[in-house]
Amino acid sequence: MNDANPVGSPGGPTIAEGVAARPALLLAHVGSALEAAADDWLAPSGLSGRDYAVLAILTTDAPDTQHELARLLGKAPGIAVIAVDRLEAAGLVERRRDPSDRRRSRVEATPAGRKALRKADQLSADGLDRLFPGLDAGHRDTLWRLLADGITRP
Amino acid sequence: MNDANPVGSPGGPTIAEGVAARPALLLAHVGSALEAAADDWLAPSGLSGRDYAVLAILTTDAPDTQHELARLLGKAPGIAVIAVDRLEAAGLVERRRDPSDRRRSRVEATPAGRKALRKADQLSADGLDRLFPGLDAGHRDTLWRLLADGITRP
DNA sequence: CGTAAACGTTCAACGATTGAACGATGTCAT
DNA sequence: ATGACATCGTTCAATCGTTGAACGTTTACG
Repeated sequence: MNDANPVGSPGGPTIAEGVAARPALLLAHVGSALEAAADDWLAPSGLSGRDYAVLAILTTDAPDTQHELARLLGKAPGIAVIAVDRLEAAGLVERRRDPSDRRRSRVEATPAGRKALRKADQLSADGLDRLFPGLDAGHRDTLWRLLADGITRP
Repeated sequence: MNDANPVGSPGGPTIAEGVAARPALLLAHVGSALEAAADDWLAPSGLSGRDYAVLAILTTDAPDTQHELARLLGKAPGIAVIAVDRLEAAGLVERRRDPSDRRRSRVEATPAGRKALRKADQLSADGLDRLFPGLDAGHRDTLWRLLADGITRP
């Protein structure tokens, strides 16, 4: 199936040289390889990659509306509905209508949701360590810092 | 709820703190943001992001079969068929059946294909500079190098 | 008041991707 | 030789995620 497996590559190089040598293609390749592996990594937490992103945004950015949640997610508002439905059914999240503006429903993580998020943080960190076997911890931290600093506008 | 993101595009995409602080989510977010922007960047070259990746792999890795091309692409073999069909119709690529094994058809970039690839390299580099305004050229190079070294197996 | 906007939600339509087929070709043990 | 099996390119139906346009409700405002 997929060759993004951390151990013993049987065939040949799992990444094309022509891709690795081109930053844009490399970044896109790594990004989608990660998305493909994410659900496997997070399986022990019971969360999907989407669930993980939503819980992370809810607890850290505390968006006022689902539209805002969707915008931070980079997706259409309908996506937020589906995602929150799932998380709510799993008891990881609560919808609370805003009394001062009853159009809005604020979404908040439950204690179970925050616990699942912490587990997912650990699982994704482990997965990332496996995905980047060519770097030690220090270099990996540098990589994340450069990435974060790079996209946030100066 | 705070706007940690000054004006770059009013109403434009903002990155969530909860995403930026988590390497796995950050990497996935940047990767898909890049894929979303890629077609716009490459428009002047007439190439899609998929076209770009295929041409890059063909000229650099020279895969023997379309199955190998698909594997390097990280996709199913049927994807390679569609991609090569498009590029062949545009005159950027040629299918040549292997005389020693007539099941295989080797795919090679034409001069026009190589020219389009060079243009796409320039366009994507420009786009990347715009996507990472928070880093100078030296730090960006470090970022690409860490990324490439990290995924390639030790 | 009456119009317009914002919110959550639903839904049909679309594009991308996959796995299973198929015919053609090649390989290998018998 | 012959038969069984693998590999190649290709097609196709089915699936999945995503979107844009609607809708009812609620709020803002002239």
